[in-house]
Amino acid sequence: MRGLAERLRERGLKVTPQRMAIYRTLCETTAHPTAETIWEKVKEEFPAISFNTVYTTLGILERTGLIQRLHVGENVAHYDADISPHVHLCCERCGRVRDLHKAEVDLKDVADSIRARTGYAISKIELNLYGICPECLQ
Amino acid sequence: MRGLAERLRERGLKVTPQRMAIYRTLCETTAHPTAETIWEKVKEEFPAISFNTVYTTLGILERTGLIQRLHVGENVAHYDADISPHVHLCCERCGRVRDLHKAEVDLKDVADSIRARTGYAISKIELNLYGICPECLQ
DNA sequence: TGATTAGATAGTAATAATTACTGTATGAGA
DNA sequence: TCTCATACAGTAATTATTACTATCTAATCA
Repeated sequence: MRGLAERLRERGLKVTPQRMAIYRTLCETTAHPTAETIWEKVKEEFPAISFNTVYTTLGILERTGLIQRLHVGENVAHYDADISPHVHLCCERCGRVRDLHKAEVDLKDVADSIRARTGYAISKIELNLYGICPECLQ
Repeated sequence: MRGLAERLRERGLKVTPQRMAIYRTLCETTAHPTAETIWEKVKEEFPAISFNTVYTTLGILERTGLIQRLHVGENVAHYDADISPHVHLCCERCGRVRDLHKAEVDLKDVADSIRARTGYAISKIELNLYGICPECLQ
């Protein structure tokens, strides 16, 4: 969990306490939170921080490639500090989003073969599955 | 392109001219339009139709499983009358969404194996790739 | 075929998510 | 320390989606 500030600086981003808190919060969770959830968490440390700052900062982090914005679920955006291509499993009942890193499908291979077949310059791949998780099934 | 009305009736939906026009419009394109685009098209036939009718009708068709709502792109919803699981290729420059049916990956197999490994009851699978299409690359 | 009724349409309003704008404050480099 | 580009907080504007209501119409049955 070290070197977060360096990563910001590498992309030409200023290192501010608020920005660090937002980035660190996302790095420390695997829950794929929304901007609102991150805001709640960061407010514990910075009670005066505005939702807008959290929202725009997440947008900046995404555009510089430090985090990933997920289109899972219905309308709200979810965020993920893990930028490696991996599978997302979304439970339609409890809403939780689970990662699947060691899936049979290697998404890198998938992207490569599709690139070769179609001529697209592929920059991002999203594999989202929706269903009911084992816990909710009981 | 026949039997559209029957499909509506099977799901307990009333067959109205507007609804038919919306569904038919989506069936006749492979462009994955937004609600707004579909509205523009249907207005040629029904100038008085409201955007709201188009929007809510698309929601009904999706909830009854006749069409598919895609989370590709940024914020707006896209729709697809092809409800088989298939890959979507989104060009980040021209915005077009292309289908990939004969991809190496059989999404049904992917869903089945993930189901077996995780215990999820998977109901929907989305594989979206983003990049630049060959046309835009030139 | 005509009356009945649940559901569809058109129109508008409300909610929610995202983006834009502005004055002040602050990190980074000279 | 000084300067400047950028971040922050607050608010406003835009856009997407959902909710509501009064009419209207497709489907069912007498």
